[in-house]
Amino acid sequence: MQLENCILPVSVLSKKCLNVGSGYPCSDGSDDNLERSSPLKKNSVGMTNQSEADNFSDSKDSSGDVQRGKLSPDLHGVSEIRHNFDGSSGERYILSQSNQPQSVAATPSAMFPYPSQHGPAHPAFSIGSPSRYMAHHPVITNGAYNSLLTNSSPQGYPTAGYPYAQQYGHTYQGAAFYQFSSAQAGLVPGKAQVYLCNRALWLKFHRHQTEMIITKQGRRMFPFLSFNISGLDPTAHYNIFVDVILADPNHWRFQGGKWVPCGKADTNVTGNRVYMHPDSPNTGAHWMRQEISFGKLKLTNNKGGSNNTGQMVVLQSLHKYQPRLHVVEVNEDGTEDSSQPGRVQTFTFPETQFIAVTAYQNTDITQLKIDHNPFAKGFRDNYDTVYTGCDIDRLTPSPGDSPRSQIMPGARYAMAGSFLQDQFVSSYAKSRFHPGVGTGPGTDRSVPLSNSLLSPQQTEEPTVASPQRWFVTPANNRLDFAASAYDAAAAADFAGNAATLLSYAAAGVKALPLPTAGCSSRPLGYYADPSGWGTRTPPQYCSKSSPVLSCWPTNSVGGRSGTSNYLVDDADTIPTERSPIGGSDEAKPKDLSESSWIETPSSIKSIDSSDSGIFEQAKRRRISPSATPVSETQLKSEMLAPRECEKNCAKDIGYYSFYPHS
DNA sequence: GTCTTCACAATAGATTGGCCGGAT
DNA sequence: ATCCGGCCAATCTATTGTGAAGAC
Repeated sequence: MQLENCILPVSVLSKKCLNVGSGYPCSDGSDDNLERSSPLKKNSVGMTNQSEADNFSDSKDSSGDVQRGKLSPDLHGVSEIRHNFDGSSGERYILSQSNQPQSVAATPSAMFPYPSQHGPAHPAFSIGSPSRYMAHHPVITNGAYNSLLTNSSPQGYPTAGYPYAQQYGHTYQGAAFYQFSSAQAGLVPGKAQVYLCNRALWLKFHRHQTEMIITKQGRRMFPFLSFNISGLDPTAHYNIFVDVILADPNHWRFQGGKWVPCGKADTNVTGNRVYMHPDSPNTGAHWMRQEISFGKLKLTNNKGGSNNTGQMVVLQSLHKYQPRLHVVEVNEDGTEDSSQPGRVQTFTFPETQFIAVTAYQNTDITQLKIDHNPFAKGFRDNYDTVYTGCDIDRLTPSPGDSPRSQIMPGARYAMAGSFLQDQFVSSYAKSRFHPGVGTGPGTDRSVPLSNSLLSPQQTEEPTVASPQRWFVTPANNRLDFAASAYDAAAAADFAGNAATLLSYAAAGVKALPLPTAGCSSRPLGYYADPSGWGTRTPPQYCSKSSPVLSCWPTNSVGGRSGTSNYLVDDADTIPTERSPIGGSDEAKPKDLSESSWIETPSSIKSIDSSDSGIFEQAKRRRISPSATPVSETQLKSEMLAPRECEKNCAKDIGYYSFYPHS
């Protein structure tokens, strides 16, 4: 394969990026001291990564896609459009005229496929031995970051878009993806797809700017990283590990209820930054068979700590980090096959970014942790009575939940969580244990989302968004949602007009602005759009021991017509079950541009969101019940409805099913 | 004033050992 | 009689956020 030997210095790639970037920010890779200091960056020079070569080839010359053609002949002659909003490869829209009629709405998005980043942005090199990461803290390159920063919001967050590591960390790649090239292959054999299983939960934290406690003895991440992967060679062996890199070159501080950059990050930090999954190495079949969780990964600030270094990732407080997942094909014994370089695939999920802290700064984050982390159940003393407006998205697990689970069923608050993402497990469980419930179009979906807290956009947006976001994997004719969390309007528009979509991206509509201003600044349907849960790729391997992954129907058109097996949240299933695929054409897509925007009622603004001094007083304080808006009563009454109770009982049961004990 | 460290109580999971019933 | 597996309760270990104290 000629492309495998394509050696591309970073500078060259960067230039390519600028050429094809269609105006998107792109690191030139030359003026970033942090980047230069990164051994990873250095390593990237001269890499021989097939994936990277592929990617480069894609962006460089669509006619040179020889390899792609071999791997995915279906792509040729097909008008395929793929767009990547943030350059992360995390949000893809693939449209193919060769597809059968896409009954996408029938495919509830439970998870979110992120294609790998086959660009030189990830550590090139052989990561057969992840210890190679342990020297420095590489920082995501800031090429695009700089430009974004100039557009920063008052909160210090870039306002134009999805200002995350992906952009300034994977610049050339990002640029390549921003263009619409027929050579942009879809999901091809050998290219893994990774789904962030608990993406909804991550998003809930992310919208408040996730914070992770670091301690000397090490603190587990919550939410922890959990993935499903597909597209691996079932017989090949892989190492799978996570590393954590600086997401930006800033030191951050929490000031005035907001995270603001404050000085430069300290990049001269040593310590382990890599966490190898304990199952590594293992076969592709193994990895695809079950969820890949990193629940025991601990974060520490103890650089000199010698205990459990394998379990600990050393970070610095008040720095922003980006976890990444690496999939490395290795020999059976776990050693890297040096004869076949370029077997590294890296996946970055922007919503998993976090700021390391030694004590929580944002009370919203604290509350989310308490509400969702079973280990913090002891602090849920008054969750029955305290339910403020902004906490409407709190999903307090029922007593039966488990620390193994991050995705709380939100059993008692089904209504409250109906427009949230993290009930997907619940719905899944419900459908599993109540086969007759929620398995068909409109089934068990009569519960009106009439809560006054739900704006029309909130209640309907998923309905229209989901059907628009899908893509088909040409290689296997698989139907997947792009599951993008990005604006549904962009997705809809994109379905018919790629150029328009590009303009959306350029205009920043893709954005996921960090809402440090709290609920009031919750920007778009991004968060409230449960359809952001991309339909997970059907596992190729069924496991009796893993009920979650047990034999999904893979019929791309009708195979998934039943929603009973999907890990979706309530809101997500609503449109799904109304979808045409199930024989119902009830779902009438609305104006997406309208539906994708959410106007958060002022009554549910975060206490941290205001500019008043309340925030400081509220810091480290539980939200006062007195702040509970009128809607609370209504909410409670709906939550206590027998029907909901009944359903939620099943949710709790299924909750365990979803997270089989290790 | 900001940030870090520590002890604390609450909670849950894992482990251990005893008991019981069924199969061989 | 022995072995095995399931069930249960007690104990141990690990985890959580809190809040005070100390360091800078």
